[in-house]
Amino acid sequence: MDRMRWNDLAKEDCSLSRTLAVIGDRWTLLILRDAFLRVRRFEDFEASLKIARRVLSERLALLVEEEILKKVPYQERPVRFEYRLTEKGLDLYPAILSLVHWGDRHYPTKNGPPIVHNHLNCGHDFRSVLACSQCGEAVGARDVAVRRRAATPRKRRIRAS
Amino acid sequence: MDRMRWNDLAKEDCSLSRTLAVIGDRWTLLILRDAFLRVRRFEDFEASLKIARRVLSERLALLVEEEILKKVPYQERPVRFEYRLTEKGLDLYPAILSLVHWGDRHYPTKNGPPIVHNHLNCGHDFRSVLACSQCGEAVGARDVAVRRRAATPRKRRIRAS
DNA sequence: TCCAATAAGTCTTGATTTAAGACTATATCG
DNA sequence: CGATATAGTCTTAAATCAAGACTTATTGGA
Repeated sequence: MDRMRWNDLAKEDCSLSRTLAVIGDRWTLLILRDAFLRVRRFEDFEASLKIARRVLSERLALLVEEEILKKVPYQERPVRFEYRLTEKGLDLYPAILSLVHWGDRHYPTKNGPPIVHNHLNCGHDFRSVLACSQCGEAVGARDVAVRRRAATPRKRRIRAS
Repeated sequence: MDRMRWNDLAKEDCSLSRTLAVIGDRWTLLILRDAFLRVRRFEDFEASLKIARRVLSERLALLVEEEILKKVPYQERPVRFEYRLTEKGLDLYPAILSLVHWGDRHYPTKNGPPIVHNHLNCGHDFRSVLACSQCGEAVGARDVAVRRRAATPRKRRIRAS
């Protein structure tokens, strides 16, 4: 049987597949977590994550190519770049925060969550809640019905009689 | 240098690390996507994902061990089980939906998103919005300040003089 | 001038993980 | 009995990753 290769995932007709084709490997979300915590330089990512340099280099290059991070020079002679989140990268915040809060809830540490998030607008520490863009109410898995849109047909199986 | 091994990740003092130690490999979120779409049996996961059977078997076992899925018998003689989301698994919905909507937005397909989500309570198709648990307002990456709580010290490096 | 340090990588080798597909186990159906 | 169905396990080869040495460019100090 023909299994899925990782590089085919980007061509799938599913938004999650295409998302995971970019950020779904074992390291990328941790790199982005650090980026949200203002880690910006190659060696700082390496020290923070204890990731192999070759892998870090490759992942950062992909994130730049996908415009999730951008390289910004922070000195001349020699030119050195740091990696910063783009708007597209910042848009991943809800997904990452949801994963963090799921971990806070289901794999708690003795002393409570190691990082607390404070909402600047209202001043309170908060957890993330998934809300409906139309009515603003909280949404759980059971409150949602899924509708598949007619996909362009891809393969047709003809059954011999 | 001592790199991070994947199995050490669960011991890290970071909720995202502990989360990714369980669901952060290349396949698990796709398995869970299928579970949310009501795929339940081994062979259906295999056909849907085109994943190698050995890997599927191993991932399902881990998800059951972590109580994200549970095995429920659906027939006797021979006993056959199907895999269903637990409450803990259902709690992953916000994170997965956020990833899906990020993909919808940044990797759109020609004909619009392949799956539309309808909020049963209000009746509208919707996108997910990250909201603050305290004030209910939408939250973006720039609206949040992070506070690190004092971590219990784990290693002490003694520098010879 | 020469040597060490800094930053950001690349390259090589051996270990780990994954893909492909054959094989196993159990029970029903014809 | 033999074929089919479901849910796996096992083996081998391919792909990916970890560890750490090596490279390049420049600055600063002895």
